[in-house]
Amino acid sequence: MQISEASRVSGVSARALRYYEAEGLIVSGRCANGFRDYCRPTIERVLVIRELLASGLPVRLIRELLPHLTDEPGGVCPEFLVEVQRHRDRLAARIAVLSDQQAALDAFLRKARSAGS
DNA sequence: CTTCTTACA
DNA sequence: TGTAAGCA
Repeated sequence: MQISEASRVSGVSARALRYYEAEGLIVSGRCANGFRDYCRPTIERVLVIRELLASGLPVRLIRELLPHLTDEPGGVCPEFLVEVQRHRDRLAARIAVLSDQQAALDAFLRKARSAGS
């Protein structure tokens, strides 16, 4: 199928499809006229990429993760799970900082409001 | 008309 | 990521 159909079926813009390919996340075939040709497995791969992207994983990590996600029979090798885990931990650390800042702002607002009124 | 690439915002 | 230009 060509890019327009692949876009409809996957719900991903043609722009994004070309972008994923440029980033090495997917590979598409080429017709005689130079148009990209997408197959079912590629569409499914795109959906997986969307999930990974939505979870906040960087493209670089997804690129290294994908081949191990499709080829490995019994799951993903722990090597990559460790990287994903680290990314999750950094995320948790950022959330902790933001939570503290939120609490600090709440305290500031309470104080400022009570003092003003 | 559809896609392709490249480039700009 | 969207959009536009200039080709094929």
